Amino acid sequence: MVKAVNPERVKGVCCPPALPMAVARVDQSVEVLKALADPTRLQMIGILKRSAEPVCICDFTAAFDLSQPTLSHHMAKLRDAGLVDVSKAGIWAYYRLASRLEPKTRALLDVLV
Amino acid sequence: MVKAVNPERVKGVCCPPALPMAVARVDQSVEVLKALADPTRLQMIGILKRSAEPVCICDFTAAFDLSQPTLSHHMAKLRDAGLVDVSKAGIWAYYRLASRLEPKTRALLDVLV
DNA sequence: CAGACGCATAGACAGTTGTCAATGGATCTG
DNA sequence: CAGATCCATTGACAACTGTCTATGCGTCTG
Repeated sequence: MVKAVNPERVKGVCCPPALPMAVARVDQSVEVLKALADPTRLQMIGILKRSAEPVCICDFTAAFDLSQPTLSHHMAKLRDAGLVDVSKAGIWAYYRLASRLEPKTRALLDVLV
Repeated sequence: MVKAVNPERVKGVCCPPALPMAVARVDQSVEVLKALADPTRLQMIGILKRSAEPVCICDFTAAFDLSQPTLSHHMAKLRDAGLVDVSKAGIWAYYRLASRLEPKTRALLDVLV
């Protein structure tokens, strides 16, 4: 009886598929995905996406049960990934969603948050 | 002179924003994001998304310069995240993109790969 | 049955990550 | 100026991650 799935498959012979995406494109996507793959950071992005006004770190410390250095650390990761912009005013550092987001990145955020 | 940004801000008073997303929803998204936030796994998903036929592990070992256990390990992570289905036929394990993907997850993959 | 083949699991190990406490710099205000 | 406030950086530490080698299980075939 002939096998239903892939009858042409023989032992010892594999069918290496071509890599569908360029390495640089994958690495770029992975950098953004890593930045978003944390509950705190995803919530932070959600807050920034919904906020008309920029948000400062001290506001996040009041919202998340985490220390201020930890939240600064998370925000730095989002900044390194190009997801947020920062502007300092007085003693406060105001963060907002980056204005110049790649269309693909913006589409990602539209799906996620 | 009045400050341009947030003139109403006063020291010692923060404006804790409400968490915009439910914790369960965030955790679900983070699980998928973590699964995708690796170059090898993102390429794997890209291959599966573009392939009409299911792909077995031995094909991936021929495509990626990684050991077979490592690729099995990556595929297990994709499986645990609900992104791929597996069907065994003879000595081969065939993987394909999960047929019952959440609409949001499918939209994510449409943006990414 | 005995060997070959494909796959998954276990164990080990280096590298990364998330968290905190401590510290220092910058800015405002009395 | 002196203190207070906000923020970023540093160092430390446990937990997680990606990778490999070794091994075991199931299936096919001579």
